[in-house]
Amino acid sequence: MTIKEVCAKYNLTPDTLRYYERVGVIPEVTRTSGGIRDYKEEDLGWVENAICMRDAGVPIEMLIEYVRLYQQGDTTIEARTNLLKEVREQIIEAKAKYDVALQKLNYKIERYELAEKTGVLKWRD
Amino acid sequence: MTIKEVCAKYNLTPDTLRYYERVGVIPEVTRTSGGIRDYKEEDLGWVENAICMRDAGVPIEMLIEYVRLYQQGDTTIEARTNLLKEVREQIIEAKAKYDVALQKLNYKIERYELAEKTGVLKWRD
DNA sequence: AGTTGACTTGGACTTAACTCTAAGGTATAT
DNA sequence: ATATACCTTAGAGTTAAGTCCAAGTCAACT
Repeated sequence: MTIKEVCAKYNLTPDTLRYYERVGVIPEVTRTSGGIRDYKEEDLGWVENAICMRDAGVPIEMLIEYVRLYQQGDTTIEARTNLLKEVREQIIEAKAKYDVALQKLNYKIERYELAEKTGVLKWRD
Repeated sequence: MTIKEVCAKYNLTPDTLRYYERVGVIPEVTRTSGGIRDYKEEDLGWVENAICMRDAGVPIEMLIEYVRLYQQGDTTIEARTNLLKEVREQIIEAKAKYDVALQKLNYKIERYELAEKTGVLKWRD
């Protein structure tokens, strides 16, 4: 699979994909004899994973660290588990904050819609 | 309330608070005769709101737009409602992505913990 | 064999959201 | 009245995460 096809599949740009590889968010991608990237199933797995984690706000640095540990082999399994747990905690905390914001928004929207109907406003912000 | 006290209360820096005011994430703060910021209840409300929304990943630009509309008065109530709904949609979508990431993480962590116990690995990444 | 379009790299540039610095004003304690 | 701590502004600098550019290479078609 060429870089362009991968980009079409996951809706990102070639620059982003090369960037991810360059900085180590994903391991080095399979190449043709001519040096052109040819994404295999495994490469796609890494790409998918990177996208999924980035979409959840996981910083690149953590993804790089995970790949680094992964490439060091079986001795890093505990370290990888810990890293994954740390990432999980971060996401859970972020989600909790999203919920607080949603509460506030729902309350405010309700108020505004009431005001739109009745033409009466009686609160600030 | 001085800027320092507000910072202590909400755990942010004076620079951030001044920045928020300067770019319009919050309206202009009450001042003493000497020109020093003296945060009143209402100012604090705006600060809290900004923090809450930023924590939910809402871009500064949307907060600025909301303040701008707010300051234009009652004629912008519909526009404000729409903006708030748009913000809500964004947060809901982001949250959904966080859930996907959490699924993946839980699965992986489970696998890793099993491997740590049994000493056997039989999957990639 | 040449053109066309996609690919390569290294490095510079951009954007969002702060964060820091310099030069100076304010307020409280001695 | 002077030292100290904290405040002010304008503007420059930083960081994370891409994004763009130039100069050149590769692959497929005519």
